Amino acid sequence: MRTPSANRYRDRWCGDLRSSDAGSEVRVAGWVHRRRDHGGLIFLDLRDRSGILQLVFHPDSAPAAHAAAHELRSEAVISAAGTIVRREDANVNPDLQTGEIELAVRDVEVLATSPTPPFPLDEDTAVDEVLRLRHRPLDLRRERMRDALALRHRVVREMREVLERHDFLEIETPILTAATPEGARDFLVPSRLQRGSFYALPQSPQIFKQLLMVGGLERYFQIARCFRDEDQRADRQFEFTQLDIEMSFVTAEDVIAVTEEVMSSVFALAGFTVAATPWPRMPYAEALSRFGSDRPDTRFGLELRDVSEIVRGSEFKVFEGVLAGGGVVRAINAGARELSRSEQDSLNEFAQRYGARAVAPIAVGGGGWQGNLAKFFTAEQIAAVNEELAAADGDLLLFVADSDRVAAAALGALRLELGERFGLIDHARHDALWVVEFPMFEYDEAEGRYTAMHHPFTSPAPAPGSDAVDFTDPAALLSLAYDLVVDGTELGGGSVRTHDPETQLRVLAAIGLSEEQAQARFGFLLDALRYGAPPHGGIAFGIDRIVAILAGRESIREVIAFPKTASGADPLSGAPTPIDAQALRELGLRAQ
RNA sequence: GGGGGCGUAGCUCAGUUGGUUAGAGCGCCGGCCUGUCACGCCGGAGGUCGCGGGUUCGAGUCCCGUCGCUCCCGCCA
Repeated sequence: MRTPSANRYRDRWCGDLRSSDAGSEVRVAGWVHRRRDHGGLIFLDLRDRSGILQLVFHPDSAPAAHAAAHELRSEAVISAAGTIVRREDANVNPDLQTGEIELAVRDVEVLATSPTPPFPLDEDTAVDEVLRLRHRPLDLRRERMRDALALRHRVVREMREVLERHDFLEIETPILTAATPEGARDFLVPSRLQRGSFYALPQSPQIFKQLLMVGGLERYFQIARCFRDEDQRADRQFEFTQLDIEMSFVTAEDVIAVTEEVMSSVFALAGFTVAATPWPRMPYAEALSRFGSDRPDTRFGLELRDVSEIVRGSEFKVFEGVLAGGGVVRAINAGARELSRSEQDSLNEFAQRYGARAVAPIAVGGGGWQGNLAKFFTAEQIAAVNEELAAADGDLLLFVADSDRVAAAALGALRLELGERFGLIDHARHDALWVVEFPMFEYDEAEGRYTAMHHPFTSPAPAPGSDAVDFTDPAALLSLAYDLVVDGTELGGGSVRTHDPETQLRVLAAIGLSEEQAQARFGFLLDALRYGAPPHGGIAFGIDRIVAILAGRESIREVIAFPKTASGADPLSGAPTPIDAQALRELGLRAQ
């Protein structure tokens, strides 16, 4: 850290002092980290944001300061002045950056006292998270939170610097905006001046950044707060921050190239070793068939195989029933494993969470299959499955027969579970890849219509060998979308957008909106597109997730200064809180 | 909306088939201690076993309900 400008409280940072400062008079300030009172000498570890410095209080040379230090307790706030002295060789503490020196205190001023903190701040022990959040100001003093927030700052700064080199403008978009009918549930804000009407907090600045492109700003980015009123998870908060980017006169290749530069710089600053760019691309269909996921963790094997056609016609009624119903049979080779009865049961339970009926385990032995399922299959089928799965004697094969979607989801999740359980994941290795060629639409059974898989402003992919988009079979249409996946986590996603108003109307029609409805909901975008919209595209990265993965944290709450609990409460502020009747009346609202 | 896990001292946890006065480590308080750095030694305080109800001679332990936290499914364009 840069040396602070001297004032009555301090002229140096604790953690910056070194043996080269020996002999100099300094004043430092901070919190009492730990105190070691020998009755005579008192040692006190003083902590500020930069680190820790040992203070020594001598009863003979500074009796007043020594007496004051005797009364000091953890987390008291003090300012101390004295001389930096080099420690004798035997007293050097190699575990401390400042361990070669100490401050011989001449004068100490107690600026604030503290009761005993509700949890230890001087060591990295597990503490109940609600307690930490209720006392977040104290929790932030702990090294793990300070490190996380400092890393977050450096990540965001790096993003800004790289984008600066590519002529991006940082532009703010509204927080109070219009509700969007597609996508996640909106957070709503009642309008006082127009009773009965509401603003919505943005799920993303998507439409506004496209309007900036129509507005000729060419290259935009924003560190954008986004809001989605959906159930929270370890990697999802109501409000989250994304690096939002949009570029004009570009193809997907341009967006990918510039964001590979941004992200590889960010990884480098955190010492997070990823293969050199360009990063590999994997079509969505391949990700699903090989890994059972649209965000594949490619750091280990256990890949999925579709054995539907091999086992079709077997005597095994379960498989036959599923295949007759248009389903599939997928399998993974778990390698040379033996599962106990209870382990098998736990795999079943695990797969059932994803809607699968069961997992069928088959042990390979003597060139064939062991167990009571073997008799249902011909020798040719067994040999072909073994070949497809590269199965050797002793291997354990796990089968899931279900609909295409369920079989992929269940076996994909099972693959991750087994990868973790068997220790197959090399945690020192990091894989970045782009998932591309997403379907444009997916069918929503509940709503009985197609919905946009990415969002409705994503450009559908032209038919092969043509510039035109073929809308005849929405289910077969691909889009110009791309997701960046690192170690099985989706860090960001984007697309080339539709800049032609006619195509945009056809996309909106495909998801069930008449021209009138489209105009009513997205008219301001459609209107803008009519006045000369450049081809454009962009991407958004989840900054919370990026920092969490770089810091090795399991939850994004660990890299957010003031997060909410999974139930949406803020133990610190008490939010959400009831609102009194007067305030509701003013907004034209009634309490339930 | 659904499923799993957790809730015992300030913190992190243990607590046997239901059985006497609920324990440990750390922290805290007091005393001693002039080279410690997770200081040490001696002594001490500290409990609505999340909350409510039930079963039982007897409940931290069993049952029902409830609250909170957490992970996951659904959901998250």
